[in-house]
Amino acid sequence: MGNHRGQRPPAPDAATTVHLASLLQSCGRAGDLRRGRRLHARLVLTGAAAASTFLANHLITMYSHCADPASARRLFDEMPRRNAVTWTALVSGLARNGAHGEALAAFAAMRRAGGATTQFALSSAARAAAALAAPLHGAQLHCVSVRLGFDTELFVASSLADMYSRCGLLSEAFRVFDEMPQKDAVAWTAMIDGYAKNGRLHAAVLAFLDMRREGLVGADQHVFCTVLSALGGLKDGRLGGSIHCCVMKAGFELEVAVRNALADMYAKAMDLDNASRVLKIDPGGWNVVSGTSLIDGYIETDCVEEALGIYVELQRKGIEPNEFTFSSMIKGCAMQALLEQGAQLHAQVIKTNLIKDSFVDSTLVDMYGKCGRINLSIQLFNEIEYLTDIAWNAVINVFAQHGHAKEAIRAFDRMICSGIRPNHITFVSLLTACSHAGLVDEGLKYFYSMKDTHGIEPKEEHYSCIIDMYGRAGRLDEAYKFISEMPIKPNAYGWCSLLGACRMRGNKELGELAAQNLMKLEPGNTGIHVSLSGIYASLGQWEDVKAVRKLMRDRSIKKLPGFSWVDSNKKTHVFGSEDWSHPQKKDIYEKLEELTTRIKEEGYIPDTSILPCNLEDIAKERILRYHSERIAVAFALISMPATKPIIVKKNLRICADCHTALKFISKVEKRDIIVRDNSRFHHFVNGRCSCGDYW
DNA sequence: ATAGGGTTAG
Repeated sequence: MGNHRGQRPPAPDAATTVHLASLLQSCGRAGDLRRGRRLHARLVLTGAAAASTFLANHLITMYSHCADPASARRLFDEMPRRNAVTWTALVSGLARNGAHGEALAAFAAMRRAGGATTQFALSSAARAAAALAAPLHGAQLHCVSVRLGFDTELFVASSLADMYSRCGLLSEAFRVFDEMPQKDAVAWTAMIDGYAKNGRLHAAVLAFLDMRREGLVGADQHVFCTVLSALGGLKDGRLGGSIHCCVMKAGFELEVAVRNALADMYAKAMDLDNASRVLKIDPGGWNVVSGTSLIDGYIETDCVEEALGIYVELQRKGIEPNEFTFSSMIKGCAMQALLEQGAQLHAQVIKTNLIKDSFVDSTLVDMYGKCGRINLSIQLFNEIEYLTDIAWNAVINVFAQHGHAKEAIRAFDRMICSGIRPNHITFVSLLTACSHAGLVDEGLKYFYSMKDTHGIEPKEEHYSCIIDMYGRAGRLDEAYKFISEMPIKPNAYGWCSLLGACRMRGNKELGELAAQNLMKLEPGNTGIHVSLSGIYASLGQWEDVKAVRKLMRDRSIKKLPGFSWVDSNKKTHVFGSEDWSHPQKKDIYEKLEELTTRIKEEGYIPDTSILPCNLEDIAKERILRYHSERIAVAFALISMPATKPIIVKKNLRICADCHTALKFISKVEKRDIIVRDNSRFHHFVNGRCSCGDYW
């Protein structure tokens, strides 16, 4: 060995050793690497580092705690004598600093070296296996623990339980947990969080209540954070409120993380009043995490103004927005199609150098797509350096929403080729793309490949995509056969798709079935009756139309009015059907008249058959002409520079007649018109629509 | 001397 040059220096006396060790410990606790390095140099000079394994072990630990695992490793390699603590300090230091693979390798080397395997090293190695989601490694560690009698030891067992639940093996986790003779708050947290992270939110809350019932262990801040997070997922503000009481009684209300978890729980339960109250307990309540939770809560409840208010407030308080804040804000712009604000946030993201965050850049891809700017969206996607599954999902979804199924499929193929594994969200987008373009065979192929090739069990949303696909293609019998043979019941989206398809095809029996099921799932859905009466109207069954109308009156159900939005001169203008409240109504009306005349010359014939009422055709034509999307387009044509594309957002599906009219308008006006309805995009260019009239 | 758990996003 190269270390045995000359005489071994004398080891320092016991008192000096203890003193030096405590100095090293304090460096580690403070994370003071500079002072730690100076001490190290002193120990090398005096020869103490080489002479005392005890002090060298302390040095390794100091470096690990100061986030310098490379120095720890170097020191380890140079040590002439290593004991079990030396090995343990190396393994845990690597795991602590995120070098999980190296930690597992070091653990294996420790075993090969033949010294004692400590419970400390075992729990560190289990932590590394958990971080790597490596259940096979983890199970081996479990075996070693059993052989050495450590498998029920507090630290080893709780890290093994955590490892199993992070690998999705909840029953294994529970078995380890159950066999612990005594459990502390850490063990309970691992278990509660294990349930929550595996989607068993109720079980997580029940585990918390079990812990309280047993009464042996008091909940600490970690326990409260975990259970509050689970309650947020359940959107249960009432139960959350009672946990809030427990938090106050236990005296954790002012802990930052607990308070963040409380604010987030209330925000997710859409109780924004209580969420903001948590922040106002004292001035320290405002931080980037709680602020972002509040912003996201407002975004999710469609209160963009309030979200923006919080965003401004954060900056006023000198709290810098982080990648979470930006992705929530950008998501809000995407939901409301606020292109200008979204682009401003994009600029901020570049300025703060958060553009490399995969959540943020994927949200930007989504935002540009949802604002109708597919080219910007794709351009941004192409500039992303490290493509993650999130980014791929975003771009596939953008293609799907815009009806570019072939591109969506090509992106999916590229995703697979680049070695990124698709997840269930990927398939929702891919199947949507196939559905929106009428690629039934491809869609079915991908649907069946989910389980066979990719090992992903299709969920209700995937089944609903297939129902939608058959429905849009007019293959209603196959849709019904598919529903009958499904292992689960269709969700509301599935029945809604079927109902819409039945309306397009005038299928009364299946339409009534879909309506009945949808009513059970969404009693407040106003579209059901409208669609049903549409089916009857298309069949000329006016008595049935009247009956539905009466039903709607009796249950005081109102038709959801159609609205269209268009941004012009940095202002959003909203139009309703036959809505003439706009200050420029006279000009808009004249433009609309002019357009109608010109497109009729081009061959436009109003399609009055789609209206569900028994009116004279002249009256029907008037209704069609004043649909909100047409008013919005007429307004955009007279108010926007000719170079800008017109982007109209709708809260309902675009009607067939407006679709035809807008094709003609795009031709006679030589303008690109983009309509985002409630399910997808239509790009009208020179008399054609990107959907190819299939939607 | 060396060890385990928590809060914000698609």
